Amino acid sequence: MTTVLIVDDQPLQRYGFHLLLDSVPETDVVGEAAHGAEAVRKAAELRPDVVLMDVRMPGMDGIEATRRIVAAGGRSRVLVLTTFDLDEYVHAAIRAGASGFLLKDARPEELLAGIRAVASGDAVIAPALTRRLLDEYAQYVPAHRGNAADDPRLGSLTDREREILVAVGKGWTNGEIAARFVLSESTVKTHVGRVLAKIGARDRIQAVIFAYDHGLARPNAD
Amino acid sequence: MTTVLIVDDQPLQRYGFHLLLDSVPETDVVGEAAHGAEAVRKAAELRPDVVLMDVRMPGMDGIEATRRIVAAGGRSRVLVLTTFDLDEYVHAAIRAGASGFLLKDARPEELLAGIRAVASGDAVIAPALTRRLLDEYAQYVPAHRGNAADDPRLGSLTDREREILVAVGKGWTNGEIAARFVLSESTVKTHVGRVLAKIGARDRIQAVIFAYDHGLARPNAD
DNA sequence: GGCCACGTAGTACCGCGGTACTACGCGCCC
DNA sequence: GGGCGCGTAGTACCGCGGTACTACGTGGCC
Repeated sequence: MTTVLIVDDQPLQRYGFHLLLDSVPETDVVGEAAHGAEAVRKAAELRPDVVLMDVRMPGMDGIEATRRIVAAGGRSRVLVLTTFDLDEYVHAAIRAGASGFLLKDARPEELLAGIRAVASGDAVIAPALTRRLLDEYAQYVPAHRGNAADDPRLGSLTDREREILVAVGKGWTNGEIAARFVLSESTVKTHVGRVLAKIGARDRIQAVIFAYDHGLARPNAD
Repeated sequence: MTTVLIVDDQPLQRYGFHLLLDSVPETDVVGEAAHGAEAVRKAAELRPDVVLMDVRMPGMDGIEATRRIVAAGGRSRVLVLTTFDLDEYVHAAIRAGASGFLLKDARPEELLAGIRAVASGDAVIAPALTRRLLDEYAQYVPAHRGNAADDPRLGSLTDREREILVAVGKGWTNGEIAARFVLSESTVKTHVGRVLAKIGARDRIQAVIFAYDHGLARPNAD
């Protein structure tokens, strides 16, 4: 039996979902919420297996509510529903930790299959959105990422050297690194020099590129 | 009516799929292939809506076959099937341009739904794989990517300056850029200087970071 | 015609970055 | 005890990178 919390600001919409979920034996609607804050509170209180979350709501929206429910660390999984397949929603929801993203015009069996999948720890994405997601994914995720992460050159670095490499990847000068790590600039130079030699980089610029390619530097991390 | 090409090295497996697809009116199996090369040839010849592709095959594997079929530019969409949910397969398939990825132990209706979705231009991922895909996606895709791509600083660059920035992002020295673009080093310096001023970077290192954050530089592009 | 944006090119100067080499203290292991 | 890896630090040197400024040809727009 899968317990479900329905979150939507429109009573009629909640009613529809409630009816649908009651029509099958495997799901049990344990509560409803009309906005984000109530959703967070009820999720903590009722500890449902799945939270059926609308994105657009007055006050705290579904994304923020998702973030908080996921951050709370309970076992509740969030399945986000929306009318529009706006990319921002999808991205934001994924980053917020949602386990799924479906369109409200999904067929009932799709919704039920989604709830089933989410409840069992899997994730679902509406086919119409998956297309774009895959395209972006292919763009962003480096080829042979696994190999890159396991690059033997990475393992040859000492902990300190890896720290230095990350700092270099942030674009810091030797002087800045020295200041932040409370070191002399000479020491930083020594470390940087060793890092360059180990990873086979000509200069710190290629070290920055190496850091990005190997996941040591993350966009917007600074 | 959706035309399907079945690709699998095991005759029994092909037979099973064939039976399943024949049991519903909406799909029409137009051909079978036992290995990658045959799949590529038959895809070009039969121009099916959907290619049901097994990953593990002797000779040319499903990934390579997928790459070629997609590269051929026809309207055929490839739905990859596998027994094991190995990450490498999923990544490789996505990069190869597959429109979907399902496990062979999927229930028949899931497979049919997948074929339907793929045929209509959407994409599907087995729920069991989607979970991991989303986790990685959230990690790799920068927040507010849309905003970053629309950075006004990017628009202020001239075409030439953007080319230079990309070259800088590859880690090339001014001398190398001059050589590859057939320019004097002075000119390159002038361009780089203007780029730095426009994007607000202190030095070329921060320009490299800027390039990565804004999608101008791609991992493993060089 | 004149202005402006752009791409091209040069000179001069300075400083950060990178290399080479040396050095020392600490903790660990044979 | 002696070696060794690691982190720390220094000196000396050189060159690439970045800045400032000037300059000129071309194409487009008023």
